[in-house]
Amino acid sequence: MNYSDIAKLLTENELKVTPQRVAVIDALFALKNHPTADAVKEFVRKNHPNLALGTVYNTLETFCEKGIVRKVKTDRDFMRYDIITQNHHHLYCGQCDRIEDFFDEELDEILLNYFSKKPIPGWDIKNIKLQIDGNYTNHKPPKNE
Amino acid sequence: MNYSDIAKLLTENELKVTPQRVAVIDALFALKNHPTADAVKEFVRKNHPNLALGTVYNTLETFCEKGIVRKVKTDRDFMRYDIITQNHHHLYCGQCDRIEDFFDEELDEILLNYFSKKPIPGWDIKNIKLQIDGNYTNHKPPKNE
DNA sequence: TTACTAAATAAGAATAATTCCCATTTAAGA
DNA sequence: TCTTAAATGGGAATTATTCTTATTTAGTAA
Repeated sequence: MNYSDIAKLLTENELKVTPQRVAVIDALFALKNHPTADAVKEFVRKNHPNLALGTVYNTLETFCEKGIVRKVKTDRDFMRYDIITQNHHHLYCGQCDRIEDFFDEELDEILLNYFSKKPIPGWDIKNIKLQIDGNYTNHKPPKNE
Repeated sequence: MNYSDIAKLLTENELKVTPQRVAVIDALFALKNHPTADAVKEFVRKNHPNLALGTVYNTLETFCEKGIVRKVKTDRDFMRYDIITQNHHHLYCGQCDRIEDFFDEELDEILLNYFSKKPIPGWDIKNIKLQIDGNYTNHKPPKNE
């Protein structure tokens, strides 16, 4: 995502285009594995050494309110953040802190179908996400690239 | 769950049967809506006023390690705890702090089937839970009971 | 370009959930 | 009953996150 795309995204959401916000969006796209606020701060400070940690939190919170970013629940310690692209599920590794996105439209279809036929009494369902717990088995030896 | 059931559960998991642990198990069964550590402390102190908050945390952590209890993290504030009975999913209300259990064996069957036919490369799947976000619409007026 | 203003940010203090430490107590087995 | 490793109480320490306030800035209109 280039600068003008980011600026557009912010403007569409009635947010001022500040260097800090652009930097946070950049970080969210660059950092895989659903970064913590602290990881975003580290990334962002490479180019903006004075960017305050409080600003990172503020910015992420604002983005969540606007629906640009989603908070990711883990059963570990901190909050982690996920820039929203399309509906997707999460794979959680039980042995390391990896959280991977999982896209599967066929599965989404099945779930949508299932719950439209069998609604849950007393609940108005907005969104269904899978939390898939397992172990990441694909650790490859490092290559020179 | 009566005392001897709880004692059995603890012994089976190689844990000493202490009044504090029994009280925490009692609290987890009594409190609905996936209590926080603080809610457990409050409940437990009715009968054990000196029970330390640190002990509540220790006990819950120990139970999690043994698989007696599961941590439930929301995108809000604290860690919450869920005593494990059988496989189930969670309904999260977007408007209040309600987290409800959701049991559906037919759905579990469908998911099991789906992923056995279509495994995820690089991942060894242990468990699939649904995170169902929506709004609880069933708030009833209080009755005298 | 300049001036204006509401919004955003920097810096650091404050808050509070959770963890840690250690002296004392206790459950369970011999 | 005795012994000992494990558990607990009490409170201090840690630290992710929020809050506060003075300063700066993006966007707008003249």
